[in-house]
Amino acid sequence: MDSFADRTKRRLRDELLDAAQDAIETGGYDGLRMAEVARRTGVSRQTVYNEFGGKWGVLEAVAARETERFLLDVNAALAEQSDPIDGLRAAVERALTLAGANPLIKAALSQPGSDQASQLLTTRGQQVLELAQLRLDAHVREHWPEVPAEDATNCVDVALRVVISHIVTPGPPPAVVAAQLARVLSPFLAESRRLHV
Amino acid sequence: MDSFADRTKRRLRDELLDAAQDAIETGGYDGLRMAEVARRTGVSRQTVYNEFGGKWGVLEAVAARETERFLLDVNAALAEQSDPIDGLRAAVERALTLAGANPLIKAALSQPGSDQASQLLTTRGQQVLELAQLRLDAHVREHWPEVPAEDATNCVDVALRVVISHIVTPGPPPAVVAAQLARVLSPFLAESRRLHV
DNA sequence: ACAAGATGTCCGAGCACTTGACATTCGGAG
DNA sequence: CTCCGAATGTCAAGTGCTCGGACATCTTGT
Repeated sequence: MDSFADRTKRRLRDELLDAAQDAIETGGYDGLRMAEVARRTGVSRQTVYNEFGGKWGVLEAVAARETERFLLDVNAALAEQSDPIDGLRAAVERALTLAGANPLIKAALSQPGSDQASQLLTTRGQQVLELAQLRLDAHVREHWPEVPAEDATNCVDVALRVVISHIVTPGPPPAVVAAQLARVLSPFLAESRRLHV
Repeated sequence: MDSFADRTKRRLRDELLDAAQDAIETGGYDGLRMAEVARRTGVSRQTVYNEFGGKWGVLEAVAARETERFLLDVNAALAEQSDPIDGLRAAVERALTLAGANPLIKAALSQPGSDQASQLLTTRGQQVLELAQLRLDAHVREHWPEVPAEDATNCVDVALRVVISHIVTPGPPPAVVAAQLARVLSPFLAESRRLHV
């Protein structure tokens, strides 16, 4: 099930991604060289192609891994709160803080070759949106089951889009945005809750 | 130079040794099963044979690695002291403490199949003796260059044999033995030093 | 227009692990 | 005592992955 070969394969992939991510954070998508990734990992260029198919595949994989980590972290912040409104605020603040400090996001947003990187960001954004949607939805329905599914979904959807907007176009500090968003959305949730006891 | 393949090879060897060492510490040399080592590492039995040649090779390798670690640790204790006598005491104490807490040594000394394990211990002991000899010698000559090489070597030799004896046949606490040894040997070194200014 | 550098593709050789089979040895049960 | 099971050790064929090199293509700067 988990042979040494399996672990080695995962490790190879991980180290390749480390090298690639480092390159991207330094020079953006254009600064990413397949040969460089191979050299840094101590592997032949062909191996990189075998693993990811091509340069685009590398970017995809790097983004996927980083997304995973990002969501894991945000979920942790969310799970610490029992009140959905507090959870919303905490998750939003954490997400914006992380995004602001993330070199990969920084590189993706500031690079000139954004015609491709930004495209990735949007597709990635879709996945993030879907995954986060599910997670947040579950959280709301767990603690406030009386809120209709549709209302919860809508509220979460709005919050997510605002957050993504703030990531793409940085504005006030994370805590401020989080508080604002919580203040704006809480009445909606509270009323929906009150109407469906 | 340090390709991914190289690292993987080292890791394989290391994980095999981990599994083998664990087995030995549990059931001694007889309790060590080649098939078990292979299974625990997630590798075929043949691979274990390819790596170590046979069961004896596994034991050899486990002992060699543990010896390496042992000496590294003792050397660290030695290096912390500038005065050779203090260094001697510190190294002796550390060695005895480590030996007393080492499951591998415990297994080697207490197992019934000592007809083979003890043989390993003695050959290993030779190597330890030689390596430690060099290291200690260098330490003495670095801080007390006026002591003749022969005197330093003799002193170190005596200390090492006493230490090994105390490992094989546990006696007083490490600190006591270390202090005793230091007290016994320090006059010899001091006089030798005084005579060769 | 040309040269340089990078991506992407193909293929043959080589290496290490796997799999399965078999001989051999040892210790315990009948 | 003999037989059987378990473990060590050995061998050969099969397999997967990587390597190294060659080549076509595309972009970029000169």
